[in-house]
Amino acid sequence: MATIKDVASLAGVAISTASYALNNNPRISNETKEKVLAAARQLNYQPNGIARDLKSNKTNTIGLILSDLSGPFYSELIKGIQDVTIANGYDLIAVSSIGGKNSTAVKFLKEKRTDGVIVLAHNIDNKLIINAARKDMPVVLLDRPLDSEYVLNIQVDNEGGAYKAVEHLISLGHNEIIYLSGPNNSYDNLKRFEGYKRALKDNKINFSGRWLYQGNFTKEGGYHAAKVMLLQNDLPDAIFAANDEMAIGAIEAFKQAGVEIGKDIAIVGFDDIQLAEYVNPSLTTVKQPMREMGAMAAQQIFQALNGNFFTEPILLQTELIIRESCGSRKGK
Amino acid sequence: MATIKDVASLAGVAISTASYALNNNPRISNETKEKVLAAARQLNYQPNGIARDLKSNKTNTIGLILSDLSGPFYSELIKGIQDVTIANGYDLIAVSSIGGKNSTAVKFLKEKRTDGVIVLAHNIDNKLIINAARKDMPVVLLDRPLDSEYVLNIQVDNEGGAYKAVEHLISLGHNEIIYLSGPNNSYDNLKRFEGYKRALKDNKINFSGRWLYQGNFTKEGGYHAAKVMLLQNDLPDAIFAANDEMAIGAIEAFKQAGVEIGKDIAIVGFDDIQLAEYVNPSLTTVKQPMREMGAMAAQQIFQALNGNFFTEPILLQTELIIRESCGSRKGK
DNA sequence: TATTTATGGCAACAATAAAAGATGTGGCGA
DNA sequence: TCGCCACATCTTTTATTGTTGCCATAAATA
Repeated sequence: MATIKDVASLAGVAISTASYALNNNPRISNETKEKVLAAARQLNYQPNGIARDLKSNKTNTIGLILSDLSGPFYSELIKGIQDVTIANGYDLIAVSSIGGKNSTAVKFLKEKRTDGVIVLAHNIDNKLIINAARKDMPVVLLDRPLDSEYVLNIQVDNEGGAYKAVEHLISLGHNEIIYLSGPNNSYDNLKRFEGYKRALKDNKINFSGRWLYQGNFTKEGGYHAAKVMLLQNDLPDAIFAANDEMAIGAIEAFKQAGVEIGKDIAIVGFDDIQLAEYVNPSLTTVKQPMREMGAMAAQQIFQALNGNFFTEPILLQTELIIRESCGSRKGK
Repeated sequence: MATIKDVASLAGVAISTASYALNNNPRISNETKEKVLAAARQLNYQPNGIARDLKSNKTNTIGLILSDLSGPFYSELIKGIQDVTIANGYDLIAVSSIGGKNSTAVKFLKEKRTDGVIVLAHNIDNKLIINAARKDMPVVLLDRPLDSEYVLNIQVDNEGGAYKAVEHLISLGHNEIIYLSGPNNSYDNLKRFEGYKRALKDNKINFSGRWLYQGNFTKEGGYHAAKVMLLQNDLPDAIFAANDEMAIGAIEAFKQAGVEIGKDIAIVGFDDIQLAEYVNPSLTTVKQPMREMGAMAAQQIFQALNGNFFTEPILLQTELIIRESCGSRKGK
């Protein structure tokens, strides 16, 4: 691999001259510039980005840390981020936090390998983030609140979204509403649960401990929870699943058992994943503004890099998408 | 940010000693080692990965280049790659080739920012890949064949998969089989088209130019193609769509028009995306072994990094997944 | 005295950039 | 008209980024 040294010596100039020429610095005469560029072409010279990053202490790269990388759920979020990073002439690289302490994500946070980071990965802990965030390395957190310098918070109004969903179920006349829960250590799940309880309370429905089922945010979890409900031979009116995947798992279990969804039981999910529209019956759910979230996150990073830290947490609103799984539009 | 220099001076040792101590080199006495580590802890020292990469000329990172990053389709592929990279103690970072010449992907290929690259992005051109591939930078190509040094080829048997799909349609008694095509510059599409034609030929069916519809690999494309078929008032027996998204788009159009899929018309897709199972009727399709492909790709990289370049292209077999959209299991 | 053990000095990695040096040109006074 | 200085233009020297690892060196042991 040819380096700038090779270029310089082929062109018969000093290394710095070559550097200036390659960076089109006006102090270099056109003649010399041409000579250097010709040498670079001839050697197929490619600047070593790592060396440049080291010297300039800047990578022109934003990192996106996801707990999974392979999750289909992030599609829109990534689009939003990409729109903004590209517009700012920055690169975006996505890394996974799988592997805990040894994950690529942790490495990227600890060593300053990007100029900013967007985190949506519950298995990255607060301490690490607080440590990593610096003036020249803002961190945007999308999955939990964290009040610390150089850390920016953007969140979806999970509580309000859940409230809307449950209110919708109540307005359809349902009284006994199961909460199909995600993992307890998930902040999103917690907030959705709070919204659920507030909606019950505001409608004078007493929450019963029997209404809480664990589904772990997975399709399998939802499936098994529904199986348990079926075994108890006492089906509830309605289910509010803390995410769509669990809702879809539950739908599957009910369908197998001959329970008619939308009639015998109403189900609402959360997230509005792509599948929600296609599952049968289609799933009523709470849509998160993922693309806006992504764009916002990237925007916040660039503002921060320009010295403007917007410290108040940003709360994005959700939207209730009514489909067939609550029966309200069954005959559509 | 504390550097190794700070650590060394706080510990009262030379920089090289600090470096050795931090890397747990046995030649340093435990006493000194402890002193250095204590200093590092106190300063919250984090090694600068960029400097290390520069010095060692190694990044311990594999890059995955995708044309979209946000495509849900890659989920399994990424899992496969990740399994292997993690097992080898390497990091995986995903970058997008959106933006053409200025994309992050191109930057990563040109400047040696990873120790190896896996490419699944049709908008990265051969020349660039040939240029980037080196002994210490193997490139695995997943979306086209390319015979060049240090370039490894892994492909799915698109031709054979298409053959199976069309043969299936023919075995169900269909004679007039539309090819719903992807973009012409897609190698995958080309191969699928070849498989389609071979199946027709082997079954003594003459291909007619009228059977070719353009769908561009998108749902919208499939939808519109189906609309056109409907307008012509002369529905074919069956459709072989070169990918699932187009098939799903077509299904939508037919459903809207009251055409019963599986009875009035049979449809087969390609890819077996997650939706295929959930769409109604569920879609018969050709499954690609994406996870195996990912694992294989990563494995090839590591073998290459160890000096073993396996030059023959690898061809992975597909599997026909029979669901409801051809009617064969309508009453399931 | 020879050998081992522990540590320090320094160059190297590839690039950038400030400062210093080299060269050429023009103006102006003697 | 010649000689000198000032200044502009272009190029090189040198320092710097944070880390690693070879080689040297000093002290301790055999």
